[in-house]
Amino acid sequence: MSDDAALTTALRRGTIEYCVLALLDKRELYGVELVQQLSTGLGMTTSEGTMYPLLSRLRRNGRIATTWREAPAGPPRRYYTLTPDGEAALTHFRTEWVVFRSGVDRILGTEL
Amino acid sequence: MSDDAALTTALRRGTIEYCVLALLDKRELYGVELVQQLSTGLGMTTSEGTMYPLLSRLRRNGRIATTWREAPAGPPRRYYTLTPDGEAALTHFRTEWVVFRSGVDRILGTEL
DNA sequence: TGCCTATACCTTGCGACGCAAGGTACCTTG
DNA sequence: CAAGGTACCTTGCGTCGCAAGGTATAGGCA
Repeated sequence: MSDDAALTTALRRGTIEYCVLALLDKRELYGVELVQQLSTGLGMTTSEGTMYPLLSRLRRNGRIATTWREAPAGPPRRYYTLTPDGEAALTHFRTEWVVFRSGVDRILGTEL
Repeated sequence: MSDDAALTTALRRGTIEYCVLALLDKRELYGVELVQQLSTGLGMTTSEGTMYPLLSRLRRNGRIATTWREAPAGPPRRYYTLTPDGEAALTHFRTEWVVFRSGVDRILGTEL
């Protein structure tokens, strides 16, 4: 694994989860679609080996709900949506993130 | 452990390391001092159980150097300074961080 | 001298989680 | 009905922040 990949992997810890919630806040998505959107959403490239365990955790914690739907072609897809708990968690995280981001910016001198 | 603490713990992953380098870029510091500065530096509260293994890693990777100095009172202190490799790593991380931060901001809708 | 406290450094064991790799099931196409 | 594509899921590993506990040095004070 390249150093760059390892570096951003460490950064992703703790944020991927909420990026998923934020994407689901716009519209329902299924697993593979989430991986794709995060990859092209910039800087959050990830894999199915990360996504599916993550989605299981979020479901177990009651932050997302899921329904199977037929696909136009290929196997059925499991679509995810935010629960009220998920919305609350996302809202809370946004403020935590802003505080954290500001702290890091101040220490690194990357503010503005 | 409270949920808030767990949340920010996850966020710290991958950034504490470079916050330490950034502090050492200003002036040499010893272990306990680093823990204190990060705590009052906001949002990066951590403990010695995190700091000392981290400092060992950084030393092993050649990013920091160390010298023992007598203290005005109490046991001797191990002061740390940045190596050229450490400076390079810090510079590189600053740009990685800005990219990552922007990506998260865009996804969460917390930009500006 | 002997004890107590403060300071500073370090180690051990645990838990969480992102990831690579591998596996299963469904559907379409030739 | 075989082959390939899509989508879901699991296993095992490595990393790292942390709580808790341990060791050593120095100064204060009886």
